[in-house]
Amino acid sequence: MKTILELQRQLLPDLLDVMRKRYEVLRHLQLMQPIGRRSLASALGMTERVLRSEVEFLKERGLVRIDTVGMQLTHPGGDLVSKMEPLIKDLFGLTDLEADLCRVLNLEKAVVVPGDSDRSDLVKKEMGRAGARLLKQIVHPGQVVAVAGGTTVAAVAEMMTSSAVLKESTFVPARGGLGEAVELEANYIASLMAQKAGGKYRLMHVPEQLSKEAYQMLLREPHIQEVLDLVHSARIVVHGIGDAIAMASRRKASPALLRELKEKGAVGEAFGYYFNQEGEIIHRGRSIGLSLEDLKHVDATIAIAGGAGKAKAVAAVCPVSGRDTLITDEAAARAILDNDGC
Amino acid sequence: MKTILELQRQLLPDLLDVMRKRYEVLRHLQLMQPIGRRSLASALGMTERVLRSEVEFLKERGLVRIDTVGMQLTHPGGDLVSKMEPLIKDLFGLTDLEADLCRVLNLEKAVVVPGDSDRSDLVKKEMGRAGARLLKQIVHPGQVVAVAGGTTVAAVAEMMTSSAVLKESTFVPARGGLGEAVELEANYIASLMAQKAGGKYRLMHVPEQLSKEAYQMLLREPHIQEVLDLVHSARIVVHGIGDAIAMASRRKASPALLRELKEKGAVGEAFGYYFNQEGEIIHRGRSIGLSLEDLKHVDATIAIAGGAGKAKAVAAVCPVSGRDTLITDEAAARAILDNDGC
DNA sequence: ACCTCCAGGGACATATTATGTCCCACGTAG
DNA sequence: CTACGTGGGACATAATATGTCCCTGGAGGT
Repeated sequence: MKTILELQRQLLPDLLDVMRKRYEVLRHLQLMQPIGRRSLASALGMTERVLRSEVEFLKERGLVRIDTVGMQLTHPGGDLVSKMEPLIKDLFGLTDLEADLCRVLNLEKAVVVPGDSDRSDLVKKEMGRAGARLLKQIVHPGQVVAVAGGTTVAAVAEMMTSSAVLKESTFVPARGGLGEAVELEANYIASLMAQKAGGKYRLMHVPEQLSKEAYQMLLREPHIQEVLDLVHSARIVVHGIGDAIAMASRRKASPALLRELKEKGAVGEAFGYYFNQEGEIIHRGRSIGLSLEDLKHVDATIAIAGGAGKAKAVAAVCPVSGRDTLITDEAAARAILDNDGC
Repeated sequence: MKTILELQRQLLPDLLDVMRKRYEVLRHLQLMQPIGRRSLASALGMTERVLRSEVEFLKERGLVRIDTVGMQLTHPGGDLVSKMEPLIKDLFGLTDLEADLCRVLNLEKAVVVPGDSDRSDLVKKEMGRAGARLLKQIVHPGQVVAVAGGTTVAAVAEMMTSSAVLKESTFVPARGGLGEAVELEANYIASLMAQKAGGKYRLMHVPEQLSKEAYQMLLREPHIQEVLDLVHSARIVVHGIGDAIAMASRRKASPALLRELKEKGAVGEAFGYYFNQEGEIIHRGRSIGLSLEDLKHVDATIAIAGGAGKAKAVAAVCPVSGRDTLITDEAAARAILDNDGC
C-alpha cells in the first residue's frame, strides 16, 4: 500500500497537489460549516474564484451541499474526510514538515525529501535533484549563480539537467579555495553544474592560506577581479551546510583554530563562515569571494544539507537570511524541529 | 489498496486516466528506446505536442533522459515501470480478466497484457516479454523446452533474456517443417531463443510435405532420432495459436485441404493441429515431432496469442490441456469472454 | 567525406481552461 | 426593516494546453 503512494508521488505529483487542495477545502469545511465562499477562501488562503471552482467540483461529486446559509459537507463528504486523513498524512507529512521548517527557521521555502542522507546515498541524490529543479524554477535568464563546495552541492550539480533559461546563466564559485578536495571544491562544482545545465562558467583559482600581501596582489589581478565582480553580482547562491568541527578538520585547519572553534561553540559552517548555536559568526575562513554582506543583495539563497547529524548545524546557519530556501531530508527536518522544542 | 484508489478517485476522477497515460508513455519508451518524439507519439496515438508535454514532465521528474539519439528511460524510470506493472493490471481489471479466462478455458494460469496486438506491434512485444518472464519462472534446470513457430512465439524469443537456469536448458523445435517462412519456423525460433537465453539448442531440419516412405527413412536417421527423443522428453512447450484458415493459407495448403478445413469448421491451429470450435482435432499437418500425446506428459504448456481476431481460435485450442498457461492481450481476452457468454 | 534521416527544441497561433473582479438578488439574523 | 453574508451570474484577462511548423545538429550508412 505504501508502494502505491510512492509510485504516485513519482508519477503524479501534480495530481496529488490537487488532491491535497481539495482535501483541505473539505477539512476546513468540516470545521467551519456552514460557511460562505469568501470567508472560507480567506481561511484557506485561496482566492475566492479558485475556491469557487473547487467547490463547484465537490458539489458536482456530491461531497458538499450548498444552500442559502452556506456550504456544508454532505454525509459522504464527511466520510471521505475522515477516511482520507491517514492517507493525506502519509502523502503530505513532509509537506507539513516543510511548513514547520519555514516558520521555525524563518525561511522563504523549504523542501524536505524522504529518508536520511546519513544512511543512504540515494537521499542525497534526491536532494540534489530537488535542488536542481528548484534552481531551474527560480533563476532568471542572464543571472549569475554562485555555488559553494561540498558533497551536497556536488549532488545538485550531478543531478542538474539542461534547460533554456540556464543556458543564459553564468555559474561561478562562491568563494576561493578553502582547502577542499578537488571534486568538492566550489570551482569544480561550478564548472560541473554549468556543463550539465548547458550554461557558462567562470572559475577563480585562488590558493588557500595565503599571506595578506599575496591576497592583496591577487585581488588586483584583472581576471581575478573580473570573476570577483561576477561573484558579487550573483543573484542566486547555492551552498551546503556543514558541521563546524567536521568541516574544519576536513579542511585541515590548525589545532589552534579547532580549539578556538570548540571553545566558542561552533556548530555550523557555510561557505567559509563558522556559526555558533545562536547563529552568530565566530570565525571566517580566509578566502575571497562572496561575503555575508553580499547575501543581503541576492534574490535567493538555496541551502542544502541533510542527515540527522546536520540538524544543529542547519538550525544555526539558516536563520541568517530571510530569503533562504532550505533543501533537506526528513531526518534532519525532524531533528531540527525536535531540537526547537516544537 | 483498492480503497486508497477509491478514495482518491472521489477527489480526482481523472486520476486513473492520467496515470495510465503517463504509464503508457513510460512503458512504450521502455520497449522502443531510444526513440524520437514523433515516432513515439504515433505509436501511442497521441499528438506530438501532447506527448512532448508529458515527456517534459517526466524528464523534470528524472524518469526520462533526453539526448541526441532520442528519449530513454533513466534507471529510476525503468524501476518505476516494473513496479507499476502489477498495479496497472489491477487498476484496469486485467487481473480479473485473467481469473475469468482461467475458469472459462480451464487454464492453470492466464496472463493478460493491456492493449490489442492487432493494432500495435508493441502489444505483441509485451506478450513476448510476459512469455519470456513466465518461462524463466517455471523452467527447471536441465529441462528441455520445445517451441513452436509463428510470430508470437518469435516475440517471446526476441524478448528473452539470459538467466542462470536457462543456461542449463535445451531448446528444440516442437515439430518439423510445416511450410513456414524461415524467420517464423520453429527451428529458427528455437535457436534464437536459446541464444538470447544463453542455453543450448538442437535443431531438426525436416522438409515439409514428404512422402510417407521418405518420412520413415528420415525417422531412422540417428541425428534426427536423437533430436526427436529430446522433443518427446520436453517438459515445457511454448506455442502460438493461429486462425485455422489463415495458418493453412500461410503454409500454402492445397485448395482441397482448405476446403476440407472450412467444411469441418476449423477455427484454431496450434503446432500443426487444426481444431474446430468444440476443440476437436479435425486435421493434423503432416510432420514429425511433438504430438498431442506428448502434451499429456509435459509439465507446462505456454500458449501465446493475442488480438481480438484470434479470440475464437484461442477458445477452440486452449481447453485441450488442463495444465495450460495462456498469454494473451486484453482485446483477445475480452473477446473470448464475450463469446463465451459470460 | 558526404548525405540522409531522425533526433530535440524553438516559435507561434489558437483553443481551452483557470482566475480575478465585479455585481446582483436573496435569506437570515438582529 | 436593515445590514450582513450567502450563492451565483457575468466577463475580461491570464495562464495553460495543443496543433503545426520549422530549424539545427548528430548518428549512421554510403
